[in-house]
Amino acid sequence: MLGWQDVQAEALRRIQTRVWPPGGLIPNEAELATELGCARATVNRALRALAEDGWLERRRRAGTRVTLSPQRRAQMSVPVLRQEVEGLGKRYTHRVLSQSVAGTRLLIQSLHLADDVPYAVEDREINLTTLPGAAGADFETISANEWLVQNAPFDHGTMEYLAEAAGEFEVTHLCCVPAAPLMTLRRETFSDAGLITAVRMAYAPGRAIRLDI
Amino acid sequence: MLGWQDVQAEALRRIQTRVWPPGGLIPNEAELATELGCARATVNRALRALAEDGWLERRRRAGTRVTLSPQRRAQMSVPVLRQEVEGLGKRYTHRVLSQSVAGTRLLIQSLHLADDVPYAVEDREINLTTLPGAAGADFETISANEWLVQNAPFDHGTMEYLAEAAGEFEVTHLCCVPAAPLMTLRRETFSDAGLITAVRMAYAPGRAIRLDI
DNA sequence: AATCTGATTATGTCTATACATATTCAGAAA
DNA sequence: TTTCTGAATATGTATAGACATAATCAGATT
Repeated sequence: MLGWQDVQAEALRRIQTRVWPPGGLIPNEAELATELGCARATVNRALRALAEDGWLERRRRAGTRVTLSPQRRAQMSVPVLRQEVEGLGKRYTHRVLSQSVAGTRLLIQSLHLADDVPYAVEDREINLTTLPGAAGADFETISANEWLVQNAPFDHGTMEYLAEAAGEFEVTHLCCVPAAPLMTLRRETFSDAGLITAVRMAYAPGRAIRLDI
Repeated sequence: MLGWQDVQAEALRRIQTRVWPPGGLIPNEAELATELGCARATVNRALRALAEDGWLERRRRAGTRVTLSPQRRAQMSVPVLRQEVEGLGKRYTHRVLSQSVAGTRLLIQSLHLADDVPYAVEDREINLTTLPGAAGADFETISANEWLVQNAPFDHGTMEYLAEAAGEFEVTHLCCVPAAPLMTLRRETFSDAGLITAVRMAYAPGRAIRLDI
């Protein structure tokens, strides 16, 4: 019997071989169901999946058309440093460099190491209004990064990677040469109650961002 | 009437408020359907969506459990330079710096500009075995980047961003100071027939990678 | 104890049917 | 001509029912 994955594969074939040309309207669900010999719901499932992957654009009454320039999407998981380091087969440790409270903001600077070699330094701010529990946490035992992943489910956020020259702070803690090109990350995460945390992280030289498409 | 998005919202609420604790087993679809007063298919749709977003892990017979550390995924679209530049409200142009054929490989170096200011330089190799049509294309008129997006639907690929110091090639074409920290991108894309193209791109200083979570 | 086997169970999927909803389009009214 | 209105239509979604499939578990066999 024909499953929705078969229908999806067939549709993708027609898109890639231009039987259904870019920008063109494809037959409607009912017609495809008849042609392929399955129920409309099965066709719907397949076309919906292709639309989620950016191959098709669907609108009620207007029908389904092939995306003109299929903007493929790349995915990466939000980095959790321990997992990243251990994924490289190295031992993860971390040190708190400084910690202070300024009003409702908890400020922490910390260093992450892989096999005792500096891997990244972070400069973090935690909003104690949205996350009062953070005041009592021991960030020597568990890194702020991990504590937040476990204790602060978030709604949405932004990440921004930049190539920046190493400043005094990075030279000191990452043991790199002045002005070395470093990958840095600025991240803000929010819950419905507002900002949870903002962080600027600088990685040791050579760290890459890898994505699969 | 209760729609699958309502069910999804309610389930997400239970996850985030720890009514369903991390790592815990949640009620099965049939029970939830009865409790919430909808069909099992509706619950299935909702839970499947949450699993795709990484909140739940589902296995036949074993049931559905809350992901222990929800690895949120960030998405970015594969960069098409023209759209990126025009999205900034600037005029996109490009120049071919050099073009040559070595065996079955077509080599192209080109410069991308935003309002006539250098935006990125690329060093590209196109596999003429998998993509013979590339030999006859005029890459002065349409950039290799765009030509490939339109003519070479691909299956999968890898992207890797690095922070690197500007070398002679980048200094010359991007008009930056020697050793300036630059964001660079290496990308390879494949179809089922094999490698289509490999490219190394260096962006002018200050270019960021932004992702939403 | 170790292994095999069949029953059980939760999710995965397909089907037919029904109705909802957004959008388009043609024809009527201004 | 322009604007409005209602019919038509393709997708979106809900439902009950059925069977498929993978994983688990208990009990029987070795």
